[in-house]
Amino acid sequence: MACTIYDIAKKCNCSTTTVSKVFNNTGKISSEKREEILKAAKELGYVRMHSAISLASSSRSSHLIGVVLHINDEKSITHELFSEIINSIRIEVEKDGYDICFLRNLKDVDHITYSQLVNSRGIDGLVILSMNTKTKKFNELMNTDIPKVSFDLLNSKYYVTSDSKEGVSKMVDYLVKLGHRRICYVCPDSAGIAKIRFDGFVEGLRRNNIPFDSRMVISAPYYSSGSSKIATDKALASGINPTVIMYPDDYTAISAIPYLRSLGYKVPGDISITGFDGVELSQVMRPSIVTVKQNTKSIGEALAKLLLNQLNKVEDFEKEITVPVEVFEGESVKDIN
Amino acid sequence: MACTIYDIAKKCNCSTTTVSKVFNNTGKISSEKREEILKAAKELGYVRMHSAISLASSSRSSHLIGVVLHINDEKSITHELFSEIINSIRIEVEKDGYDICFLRNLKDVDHITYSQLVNSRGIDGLVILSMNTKTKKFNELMNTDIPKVSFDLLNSKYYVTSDSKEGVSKMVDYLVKLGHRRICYVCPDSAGIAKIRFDGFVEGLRRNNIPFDSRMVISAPYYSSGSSKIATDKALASGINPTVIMYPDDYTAISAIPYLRSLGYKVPGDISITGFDGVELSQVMRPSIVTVKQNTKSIGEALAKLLLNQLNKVEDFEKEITVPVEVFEGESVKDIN
DNA sequence: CTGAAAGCGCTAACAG
DNA sequence: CTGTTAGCGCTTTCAG
Repeated sequence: MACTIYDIAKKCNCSTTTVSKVFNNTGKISSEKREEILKAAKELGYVRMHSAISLASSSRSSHLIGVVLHINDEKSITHELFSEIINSIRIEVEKDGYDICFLRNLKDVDHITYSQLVNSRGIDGLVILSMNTKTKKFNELMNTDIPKVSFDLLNSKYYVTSDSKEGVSKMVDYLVKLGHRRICYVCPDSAGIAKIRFDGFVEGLRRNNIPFDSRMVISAPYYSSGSSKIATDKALASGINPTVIMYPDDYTAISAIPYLRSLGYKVPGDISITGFDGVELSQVMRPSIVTVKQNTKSIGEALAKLLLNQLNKVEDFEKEITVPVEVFEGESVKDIN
Repeated sequence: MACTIYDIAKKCNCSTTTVSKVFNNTGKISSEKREEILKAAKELGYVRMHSAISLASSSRSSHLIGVVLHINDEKSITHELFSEIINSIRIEVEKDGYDICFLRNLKDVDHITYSQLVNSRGIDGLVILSMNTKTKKFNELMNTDIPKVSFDLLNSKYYVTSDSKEGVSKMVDYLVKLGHRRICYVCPDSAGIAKIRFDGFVEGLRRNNIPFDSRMVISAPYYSSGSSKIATDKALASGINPTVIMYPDDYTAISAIPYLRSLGYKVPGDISITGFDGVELSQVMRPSIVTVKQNTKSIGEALAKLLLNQLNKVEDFEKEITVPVEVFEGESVKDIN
């Protein structure tokens, strides 16, 4: 049977309190006793039982971190952007003894809240990668004092984001350099990170002296089944006869290719396209996709840092981290000069 | 503050025992009392606390499932084959109220075993997707009575695997149909699933009347940094002057392309290649890779089923499930007839 | 059909 | 510096 602090206490002729203090680095313990206990623990193969710890102590932790990734169920963790970020987080937090679990989506369960879910698992902190921000449940969660950090939620207290505005405007620079001026920009939302990126688009137009025309902007969602078709149809019907369509993410751009082909367009021969994220797929396929590459490793490290700092009660650390991006110059944009 | 069974008991004028029994479906409770308790629970927003449950009861569960994915740290969950399988598992087990967490790799920690780790988290069951089978720790884990199911570990009690033998021999059929006879087969291991696949290779040669030549078989690892180079170098130096190299997985095949190009070979102009797994990447890129496609959705569902059956103490269910595969006929093999 | 009491492994005052 | 005691939320005999 598994060894408990009681076994250690008995072996070392001391109380469980003393043993507990050693493992928690609390109180004052003589260094001899400490060594003795540590040695005994090793010999007996002692492993702390997280469930007991989190039961006994509200403050002390279970060393479990919850990941919130509520994009569509089929894509979920198979989305390269997120799997890379999660892996980076995992590598970082494991160094501090934390493990990762996924927080289920409560969208079809109405009698329980996210904070209850977190509580029931004894989760110490949350990394919110993607979540529907328009629900009561989301607001309820954000208002709890569970340590948390988000990706791209610009009005949460601790967040990590990519320098998307700069990325998009640089992308516009690139497109203009290749002769494009009739640009369709697919915008999935009027707020949050989508708004920031949109600002980057406008900024890009401005600094290249291209007058803004509202028909340039297409409203269509991020990647989901059928999102490419929606965006593409709207772009083609926009009335500006675009030479390039800027999709909101790589997957949407990638699946736009067969759709455009089915309509008789060559890509990038007849129409150019761009993506966003820089997933491996977009760079290896043909044509490779011109995209804004997010640095998933850095993002994961930053997310882990912001969360761990809260959990370790570090004081005075930065609360928002913006990670640089770069434009990947692929083959999906034609030089029409 | 969170509601506990004590609050419910008070509200319903009964003991915590009764409440507990209702939630566990144990003992005999009058249906009126049961309804009353369930109603109160809903009103109070009661959520069971998994950590307390698993502390109080060794048999009763924390509804946490551990996933073991110990391939190299950078690839890990970003490997499409595994991210798809894990997502499929997640979708299935969440239906039964289970959540998923990752079991860290203990390769650099020698004072604790996997079963201790499982115990410390109160994990109910394990899905072993990838693990180093040559360690003491692995054997120790397999000998515990923790409910578990593996992917591709053919000598574990409960496992799910793809019909790889059939897949490889069908692939040989396909290659031969396109005129190939000097085939290099990259074999990463002499046991386990790699051996099964190898048997498929031999079977494929046999039924196409191609004499087996030991120089056809190259020993090189599954995907990792530099694995493509190792396999490719050996294949080119094999002495059989291959027209096609069969790599053990898609990622190795994909990264072989730039390497072969750097050596002056066109793919598939000068040399053809094949992969294994059928990750999305391999099918979307150019040239798309001829590969054996594993059905990740079915695999995940089968894994979940075998584990859940154990956890729910279902009796008399199948212990091994073999999932059909298909050959994806991509562009990476040239018709040399 | 229901409840009292003990205990899972651990922590946290509070004494000493 | 160390130990006593109570208790976290829940389950489980064992009585009734």
